Amino acid sequence: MNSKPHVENLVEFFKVLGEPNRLRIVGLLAQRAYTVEQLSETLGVGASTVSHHLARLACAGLVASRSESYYNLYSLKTDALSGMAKEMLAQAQPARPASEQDLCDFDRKVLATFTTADGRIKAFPMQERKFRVLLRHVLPSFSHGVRYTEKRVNEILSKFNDDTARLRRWLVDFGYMAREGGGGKYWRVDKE
Amino acid sequence: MNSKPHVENLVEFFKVLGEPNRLRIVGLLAQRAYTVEQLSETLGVGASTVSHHLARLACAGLVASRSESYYNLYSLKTDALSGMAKEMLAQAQPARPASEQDLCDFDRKVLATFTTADGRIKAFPMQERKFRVLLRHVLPSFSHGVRYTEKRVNEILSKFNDDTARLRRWLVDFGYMAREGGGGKYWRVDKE
DNA sequence: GTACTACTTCTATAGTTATCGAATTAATTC
DNA sequence: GAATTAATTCGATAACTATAGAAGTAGTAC
Repeated sequence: MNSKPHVENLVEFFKVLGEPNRLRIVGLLAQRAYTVEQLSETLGVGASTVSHHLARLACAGLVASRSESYYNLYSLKTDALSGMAKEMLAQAQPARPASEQDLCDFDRKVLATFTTADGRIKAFPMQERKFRVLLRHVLPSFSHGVRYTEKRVNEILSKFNDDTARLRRWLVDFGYMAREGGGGKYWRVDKE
Repeated sequence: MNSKPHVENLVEFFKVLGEPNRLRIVGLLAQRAYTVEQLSETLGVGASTVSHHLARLACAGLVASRSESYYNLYSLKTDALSGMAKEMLAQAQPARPASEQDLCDFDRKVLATFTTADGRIKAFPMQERKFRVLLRHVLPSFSHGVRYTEKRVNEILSKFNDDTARLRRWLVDFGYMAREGGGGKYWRVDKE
């Protein structure tokens, strides 16, 4: 269930496809099976080079070969390709869904009630527990270790609600952000 | 509508992601925005190196940056990622659909009538025009420039119909494959 | 068996690139 | 204005890799 072990495989996957001739090979094999010689001629590179590329593609699980007369016919393993693509898609929209998955039912329900589909805050609940859900909802828009001007804070908060002044004030009052006395700079408080 | 212009972009896309630190950067940015220094510290590489990686990622349209106080905050362009993944998925199952798209309505109808869902031939139509549709249906299973033994031809044809002998004969009679007089070798006839 | 064919593995090389450290630029603070 | 800070660009180096050609392997034809 962890994403770590996949990383190396992913790197290899991208590296293998990040080479013009290999990508062209994949494109050709997507249509039909080819022999090494046919690929060599089509691409205009030596047979040994093609052989190397095919070895790397095979190592990444993207192609398979079968013996045919005395040719080796290479073909594409389309399921491996689409599997990788699906994995990419799964990790590609983490902005909202990723954090939304971590939410408990309570938080989800609060957000559903008090925010619109695009994430704007419709109203502020009275109960503190619900209120904090909304504050944590806007918090990810600020990065740890960055000092923001008040103007910039308001710009960011304006995406969520027009009453940026109150929102900003609450973030500080509830301990999610801190404020420098003199310069009026804000930063996110780390809660590890 | 051509797929050629995309190829270079695709290569660049894969090449950019086919590097461990860049992929890790993408993974980090998928969660929240980072400054160069934060990435540098997290990854354990120099700031200049991170800057280079970010430049390449930005060049490929995968990340965006905005100025924040005097930090540059980098964030992931998730739509670019998912867009690429979708494009991959679209091209990942070309085995049947790709050739099926090129079919005219007539061919599609013939295949729907005379083949099963998995591509096997249920029956042979009488009309030559329909008959040829079926022969062209099995033809892509043979590669240009490869000489097949009769045994191997039958093996391949058996995927489509049990009467491999007639099917093989017809392929030759209708000019889709040729046969060597002595050795009994078959090969696909090129019709460019 | 010998001759032939397609392919793979080995070796060397040229081109690419990830990395660091130094110098430079841009923006902020005082 | 000068000083400070973050980021970028520049220059050099080391590691990697795509490629071709030679040598070696395996299977086929006669």
